[in-house]
Amino acid sequence: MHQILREHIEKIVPLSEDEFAFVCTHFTVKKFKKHQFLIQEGEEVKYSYFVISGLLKLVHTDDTGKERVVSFAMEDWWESDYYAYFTQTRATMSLECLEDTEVLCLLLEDYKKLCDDLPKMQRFFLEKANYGFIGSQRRIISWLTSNAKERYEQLTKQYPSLIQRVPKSLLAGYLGVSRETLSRLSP
Amino acid sequence: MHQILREHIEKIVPLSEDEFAFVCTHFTVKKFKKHQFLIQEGEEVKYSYFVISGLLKLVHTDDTGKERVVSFAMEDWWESDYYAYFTQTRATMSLECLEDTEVLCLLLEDYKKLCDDLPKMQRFFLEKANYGFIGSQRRIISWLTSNAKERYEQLTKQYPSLIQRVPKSLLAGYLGVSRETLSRLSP
DNA sequence: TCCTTAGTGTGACTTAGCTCACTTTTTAAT
DNA sequence: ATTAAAAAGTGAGCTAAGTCACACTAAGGA
Repeated sequence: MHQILREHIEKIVPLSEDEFAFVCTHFTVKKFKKHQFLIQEGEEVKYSYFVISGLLKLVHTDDTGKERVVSFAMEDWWESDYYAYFTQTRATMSLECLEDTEVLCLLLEDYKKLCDDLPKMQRFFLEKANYGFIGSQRRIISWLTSNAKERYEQLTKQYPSLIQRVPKSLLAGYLGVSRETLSRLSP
Repeated sequence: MHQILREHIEKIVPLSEDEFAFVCTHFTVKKFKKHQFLIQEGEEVKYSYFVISGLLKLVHTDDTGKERVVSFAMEDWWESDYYAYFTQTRATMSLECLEDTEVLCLLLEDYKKLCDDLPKMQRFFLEKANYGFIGSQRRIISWLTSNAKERYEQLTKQYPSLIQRVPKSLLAGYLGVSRETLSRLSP
């Protein structure tokens, strides 16, 4: 049951059968179809999501209605509007399926319980958060030091599978470049 | 002793006298003069730093020798090259004083001990890491959705004191804009 | 199978921001 | 007070990337 989650956690902390069973009690499974929303801008953010299968995009829409992709999430990734989640405020981003997707859902309350009752899991989340921070910082550095083409090449290198699964227009939105510019980069 | 640190931690978790005394045993104090380096690119990163007074810049230098400011750190902020720190690899960034600066230094070993021996502190670091991640993500969104002028205005609003203390050329480096462009934004 | 829609490519033009070169102002150091 | 160094401003021209418009292709639903 939820073997992916177990492997994912055990990359950081080993778990006994009982411990993993206990961890599982905090999650619920949900399935969504392509184009469905897990989080809608302006609504409350109940869950943090762990992707079992499928693909999600986390999107910020500006006043002019332009969509910018803050992040993607595929198998084995966590995703949510974390500001809204942790502060229990309304979402400023939306989370939408690019493919049919199955996720494990974790209520903030259960996240806290898990941290309190199983120190190993707190350590797991701490490590995840640290690497999440480092990852974002790398993306900032990539943006500070590289032009559109270089950033696209870095992305291709870092997540080759993503390039196959996501339309280029969305990759452009993720890189902060227009669709047309990305289309002209290739040679 | 280190009253700032205590207040800083207690914004998140309350500590008894004994607990705080225990926490303190994990830190060492160091003082640096303006222009001194706490971390040099290519060297090992021993510490994570908590700034008691002064001002630091975390800088990434690209192949052409151009400096880009990844982050600033003033009183009450934590700073390090966290990738190098956590993975115990060589620094890819440098950390330099913009003013005379006093810091508390935390070895990775002591960070781990602190997390293991005092769950409250693990919770503290978890919360810090989560908000660090959220902060970086907001900077990414700001870059995805705003032009140079808007980003500068957001920065001014968010950290008014920083604008007073840091030369504009460095703010430009932080915003990913040339010195000259920043200079022309004001009206 | 046809038809609609999403995704992609490309030309023409515009613009934000870069670079280079020089000047002025501010700050720090002797 | 004098000088040097750092920081800031500004003009001129250049370029990466944006915008708008239209054409083409692939793919999913009735």
